[in-house]
Amino acid sequence: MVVTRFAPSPTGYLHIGGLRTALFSYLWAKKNGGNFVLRIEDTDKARNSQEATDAILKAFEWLGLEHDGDITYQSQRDDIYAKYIKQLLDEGKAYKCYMSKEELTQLRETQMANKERTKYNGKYRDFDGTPPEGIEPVIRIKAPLTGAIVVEDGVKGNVSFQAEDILDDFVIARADGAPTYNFVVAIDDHLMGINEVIRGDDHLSNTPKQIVVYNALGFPLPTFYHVPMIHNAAGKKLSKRDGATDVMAYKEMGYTPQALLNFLVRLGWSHGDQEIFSMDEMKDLFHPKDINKSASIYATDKLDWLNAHYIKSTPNAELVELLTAYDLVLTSHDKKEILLDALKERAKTLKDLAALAKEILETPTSYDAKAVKKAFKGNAIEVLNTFGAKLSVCENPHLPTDYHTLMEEVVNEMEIGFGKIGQPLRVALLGKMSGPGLDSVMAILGRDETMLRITNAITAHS
RNA sequence: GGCCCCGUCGUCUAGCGGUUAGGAUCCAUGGUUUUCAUCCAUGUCACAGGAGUUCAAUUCUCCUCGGGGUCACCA
Repeated sequence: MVVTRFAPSPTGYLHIGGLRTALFSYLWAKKNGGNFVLRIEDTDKARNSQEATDAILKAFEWLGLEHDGDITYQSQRDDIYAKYIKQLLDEGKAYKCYMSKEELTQLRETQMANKERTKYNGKYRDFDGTPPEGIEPVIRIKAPLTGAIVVEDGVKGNVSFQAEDILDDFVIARADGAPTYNFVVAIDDHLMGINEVIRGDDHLSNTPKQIVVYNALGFPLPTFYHVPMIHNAAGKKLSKRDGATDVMAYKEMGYTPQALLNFLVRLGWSHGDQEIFSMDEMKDLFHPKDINKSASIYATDKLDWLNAHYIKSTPNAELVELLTAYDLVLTSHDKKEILLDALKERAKTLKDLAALAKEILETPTSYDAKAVKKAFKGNAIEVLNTFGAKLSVCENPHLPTDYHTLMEEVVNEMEIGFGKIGQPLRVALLGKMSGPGLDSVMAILGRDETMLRITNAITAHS
């Protein structure tokens, strides 16, 4: 059984990069009929907050990424970590280090001055004398001093590190007893049954340390997949300073979960030439072997295109639901089908769609000057009058075709082109030169509102 | 700086020794549309550089250059 995880530290909102690794983990678990579990890494009490945890959970809920089982909170597992620390101490695989912070700093400065790599010198590794007074020791793990540590990575291949290059006896428990990250990650992943670890490749260089812990504790290694970073336009790691990286901001901007997920799954992963993936297709087709090795730049052109695509293919009933989040309530509007059919092809976002609908539904209070100049020349007023007269005596116009017939009659009787009626009518109804088909607009508005707008325009421009 | 990773159109990517280097997006043009948008068609644009290996390299190897990540009693 494949078990994957997402393990955020609750220091802020869920961001785009985190979401993508979470999505990959989720898909890989689901493809294999396995579990996707959540662990909140809230050991840094100074920086963590409940609000951040809630925000992350809320984002997952919006996107429909459900985790399996209970959420694990590292802050509640101190006794577990303590047990393993004691075990390593007892087995002689870890030891107490009494080096003071000052001495450690001194050591580093000397090493830097000599252009050496900064690392702990192993002073207390085999210490059996009397410990110095007044110093709370940290616990360090005995790391191998030489030899290669190979990370067998499902994305990057075998990555080999030399112990002497990167390892020292790193701290697994601080002076106050609190365990450190690389230690607890290994324990939690093992205890939670996680056997496939998908995470950002900024963790690749941490992995040898975690392997040291796995080995010391006798835990089997999971399979690692280190996915490349997402960079900003400047080519740097995407950070909170890069603007819209809060996942929930995409909801506010009017993106659909489907579009965002589809966009993200194609960032660093592909399946041939396919661009559009339903959630079912993602679950079916995703495989970490198809994750590419190089970082990608976060550019949202394609997200807009995908969002427009999904809006176009979303059933109107569903759109009505979604649009309530953008202050547009169409539930009782009898022409909502016509309205949404006319508008969903022209909106990049749900927010756009709501705005577009409001524009049509609200009687124009001003007219675009350029449009007026272009449309209201020649006999435009006369054309509008003629159309208005026909409309006022028309029996119960209802569908776009009813209005279209009326327009055709005017065009034929006055022997004019369609543009001669279309342009002034458009400006009268919408206040500008662009918009959906006029027959649809009039059907949406109904006869009374249409008449009102025509009359208003004639008054304003004759 | 040490260690590690990466390098195909502006962007996301396909390619897994032999291709006119493909798709998508963006941009441009044309068509459709009374308008705008959609949609359709067409077009512009890429293998970082240099050595090898090979009959043949975008593809394999090495070097250079470039970019990124990481080096805590943060996670």
